[in-house]
Amino acid sequence: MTESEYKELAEILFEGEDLKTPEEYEEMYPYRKLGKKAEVTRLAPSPTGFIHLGNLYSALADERAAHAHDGSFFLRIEDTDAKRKVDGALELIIESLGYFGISFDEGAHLPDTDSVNVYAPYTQSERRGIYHTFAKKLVEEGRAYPCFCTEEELEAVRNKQEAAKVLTGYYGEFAVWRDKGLDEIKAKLAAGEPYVLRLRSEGDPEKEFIFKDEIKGEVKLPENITDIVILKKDGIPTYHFAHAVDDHLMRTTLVIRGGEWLASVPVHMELFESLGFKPPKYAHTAHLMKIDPETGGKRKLSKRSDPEMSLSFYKEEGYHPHCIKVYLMTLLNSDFEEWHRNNPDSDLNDFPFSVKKMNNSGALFDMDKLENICKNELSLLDENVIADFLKAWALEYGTDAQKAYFADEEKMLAALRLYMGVGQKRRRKDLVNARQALELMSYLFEDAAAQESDPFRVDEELRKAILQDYLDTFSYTDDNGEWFEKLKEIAERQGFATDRKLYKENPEKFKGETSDVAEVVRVAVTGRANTPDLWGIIHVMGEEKMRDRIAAAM
RNA sequence: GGCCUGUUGGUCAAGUGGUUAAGACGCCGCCCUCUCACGGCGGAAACAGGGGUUCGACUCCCCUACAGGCUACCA
Repeated sequence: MTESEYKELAEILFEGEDLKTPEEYEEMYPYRKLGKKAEVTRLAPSPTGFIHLGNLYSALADERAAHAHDGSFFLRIEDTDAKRKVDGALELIIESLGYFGISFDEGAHLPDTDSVNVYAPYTQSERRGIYHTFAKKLVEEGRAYPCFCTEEELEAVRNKQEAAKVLTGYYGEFAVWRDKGLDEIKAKLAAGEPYVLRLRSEGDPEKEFIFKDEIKGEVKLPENITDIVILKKDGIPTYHFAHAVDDHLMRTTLVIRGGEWLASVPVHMELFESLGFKPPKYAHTAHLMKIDPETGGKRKLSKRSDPEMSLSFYKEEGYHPHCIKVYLMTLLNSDFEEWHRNNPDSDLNDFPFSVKKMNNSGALFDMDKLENICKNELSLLDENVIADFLKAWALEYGTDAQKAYFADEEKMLAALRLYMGVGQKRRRKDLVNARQALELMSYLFEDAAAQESDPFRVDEELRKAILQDYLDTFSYTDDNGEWFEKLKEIAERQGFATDRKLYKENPEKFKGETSDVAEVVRVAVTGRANTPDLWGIIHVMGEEKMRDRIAAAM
């Protein structure tokens, strides 16, 4: 085809569409005025109605990369695949990420008319005209052409290629519509046959190029040679084409995306080149992995079988979003942990985040580590912050007893102080999440009967004797020291050693030591062998409840 | 099958030709101690395997194994 024929074809293909010119769009969407180190990043999810930990991980990387140097972070909805679209997905994305403190500077969460949304629209299905403008340009320049192959025909070619053990795809001699004449195309068009628009690749199968990934470093890749589809038969762009057009026009500087896209970098490079765009920097991240409990192997975290993959899991279990963020940051940049330890009072966002420091192989999601982080972070948070958090959780997800108890601010704070060790030299680190925290304290608001009890390690007779002695001598007004002295007296009366060294020297002379007596009382009062300071617990639950529970244990 | 990517203790990970191969979680032991938690001290535990290159390889090259990805008119 000649140059004028390309132009004619472009006119026919996009006849009747009121399209702007590429230049007009370039003018409409000027570059942001940003500092030298500032990056523009984006989160570009498909509205599938499901958002998971991997999305959060990725979103946090994007958000940090943008805000580390006053860049911009926007939300674009990639809804070019109608089959995946689910109602309410956008709201879910915004709400879920918002819960973890991720918010966008621009994007699909705001109306197009909002003054910050200068690159609107941010939803791909509303950008059809833009894609067509640039597709038309490619046709005019001979860099794109219509292909009338049916899916069956393509399937047959693929089978043939597989049988012949050659590279599959629409390229070279297999690209049958690549060099058809204008007349033949016109005939098909006149017959109303559906077609896709394909890129006319100029790649050389022999050539490789060095691509510099921000995370992986230099990667050697072959040039793209396949005539990929850029516009599907319904006129909607494929991911590849939309990516090139959108990230250029939205002036994205850094594309952070999953490693599964690395293999399509050659396609993207050719697309940017053919459109005359400067490609953005790319950072391909590894996926979050987990140990498969069945095989023991490392595998990708899957939304189907791993509840901890779902963001709602963390909300329902009552993990504080701050803890999740700290954990994700330690996965993102391994020196974050040390920084955080050395700068406990600094805002998390002051950490010098960099995509270059991201790990290039898949991190294993480690529940143990997460829990450890939760315990540490919660021990650092202000008690009122935690109290508000626990209360909100209890009121939404708690049992009736929990709701009733935590509705009382005084009681809740008292319980919390106990478990956090507020006011002591060091804070305790018992609390992991709200569900576990309330379970830990359950004896404060449940009846003895409603709770499973740890076993007593002394026989029934001795147990009753100890508890009776305890009840007889107990005085609510005793302070912690007096209370413990009485416990030692009971120990002595009941044949226990009150001196640990003495006991260790002659264990056979005693029934045990003071701690064993304390354990009997502890299990009777709380149902647990391990709790924080018993005296403190008694003074939170009150004498009446204490006596009730002991009576139940006798 | 082809093409990419990755592989340091159980886990997360520093490390970029010369290190006693950090640190964190977990685990074990001891101390503290009314139990637990906290805290302190100590311990076991690693460069996937094989060839090169080099005076010298965890670091560079090749092969193998394993894991993951891509190979759609899905993203």
